[in-house]
Amino acid sequence: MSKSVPPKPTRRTYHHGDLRQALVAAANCILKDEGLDALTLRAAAQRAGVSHAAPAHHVGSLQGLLTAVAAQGFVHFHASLETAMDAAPTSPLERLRAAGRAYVGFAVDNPALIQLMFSGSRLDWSDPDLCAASDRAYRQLTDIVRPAAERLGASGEEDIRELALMVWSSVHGYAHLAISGALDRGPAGARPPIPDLPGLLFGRWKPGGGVRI
Amino acid sequence: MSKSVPPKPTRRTYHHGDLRQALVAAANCILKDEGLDALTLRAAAQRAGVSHAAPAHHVGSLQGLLTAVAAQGFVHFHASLETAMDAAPTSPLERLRAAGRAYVGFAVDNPALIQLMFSGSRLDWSDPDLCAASDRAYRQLTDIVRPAAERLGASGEEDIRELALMVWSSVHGYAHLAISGALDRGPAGARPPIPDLPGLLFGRWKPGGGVRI
DNA sequence: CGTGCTATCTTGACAATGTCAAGATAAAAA
DNA sequence: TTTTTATCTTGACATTGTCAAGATAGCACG
Repeated sequence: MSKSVPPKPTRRTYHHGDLRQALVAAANCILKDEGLDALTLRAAAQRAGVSHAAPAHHVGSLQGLLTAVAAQGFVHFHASLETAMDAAPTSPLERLRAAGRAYVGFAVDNPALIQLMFSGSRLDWSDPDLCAASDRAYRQLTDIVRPAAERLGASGEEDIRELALMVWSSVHGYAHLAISGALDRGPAGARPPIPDLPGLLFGRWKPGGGVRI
Repeated sequence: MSKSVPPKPTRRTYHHGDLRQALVAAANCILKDEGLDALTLRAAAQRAGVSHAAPAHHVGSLQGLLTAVAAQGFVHFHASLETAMDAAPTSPLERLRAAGRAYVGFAVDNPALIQLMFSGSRLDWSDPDLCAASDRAYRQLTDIVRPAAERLGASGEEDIRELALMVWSSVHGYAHLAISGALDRGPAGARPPIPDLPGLLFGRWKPGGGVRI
């Protein structure tokens, strides 16, 4: 995924070439190394090897940088789920389970990035890139759930949407709880190995067996 | 709940009396009115009617103020779920459903506060008040799920913990998605009336009826 | 090849914020 | 009444986002 090696802060020419992408890469390094609070415009500029005011011409404001980072995050997120599903068996439920695991895995591997992507107020949702990337990820969710839902006997678009929302809420909620550290502080013993939780949804409670709810 | 009337910024005596509580109250007003990003030490001090450096003696740092606010938030959160359950029928599943609705309702009513309570890095988790308040809320979760789980035939502490985690993830995930605005941007039509979603978990998929999963 | 033009980058500045130090003030203690 | 302590204020400094003005390099055009 997003590699953690800092981009070389030296440059030969006065013009950078592709400072915008360099800033996004630097921002990803900061997110990985120091967390979301440490991601400032000046820090990203320094890692990219430019002056503190250079980013303005390429990302506008801090919100612009965060938006660009989040947009790329949604692209990587989408790709991560896609490859996980490709490596899974073709059964709709197995693919759904693989996607859920990838969802949580991505969040645990990139906590600050996921935090940013779902931070609500920090991003500029009028940005076309961000909207396109997130729309694609959201559509992917429905596409993953649909075959599994039909296999489960859910008929009608309303049922599928409802089930997709339930799956999304469960997986996203677990990912968010894991990231926030709530599971480490929760009721004693309520801490299964983190990347395996989606098995909770589709393991013991799989259709036809286990507890019905 | 946390009332939104600003505390009177005037005071007769030089000493404030209970500046710490006044700061927490002011912070809650700011959270409600302007969101988490607007909650600064200086803004809270101004709303409390004191100088910008006065909070240091009572909450230490910004992290101290956020921690105090979050601790009180967990207390209110706990109380909110408790009263909702008291007003519900005595059936374990009905109480669970009422608690889920209250969970999402609290989050939708206090988005910035919930965001802070589950923000992970911004709080000082060595603070005894915060730990006590959150522990009580987490224990409440298990206590709510246990009777419902036993009614569903879940036997053994392991099953109960697993089911509690599933319920928690679902409800928390939906609340977080709703707060972050993701549902407004999600797949078209996937937006049920917000405070009613927990009915998704316990409505169509209630034991003995609807889709089994 | 020379001359402007424009995008790009730098420097400098300002307001807001968290934090610290020093002093002023009030309440309590002696 | 005097001293001590807790509380609050004032002032300062570093950091950050943002803007304005100027410097620089790449490019079009003659």
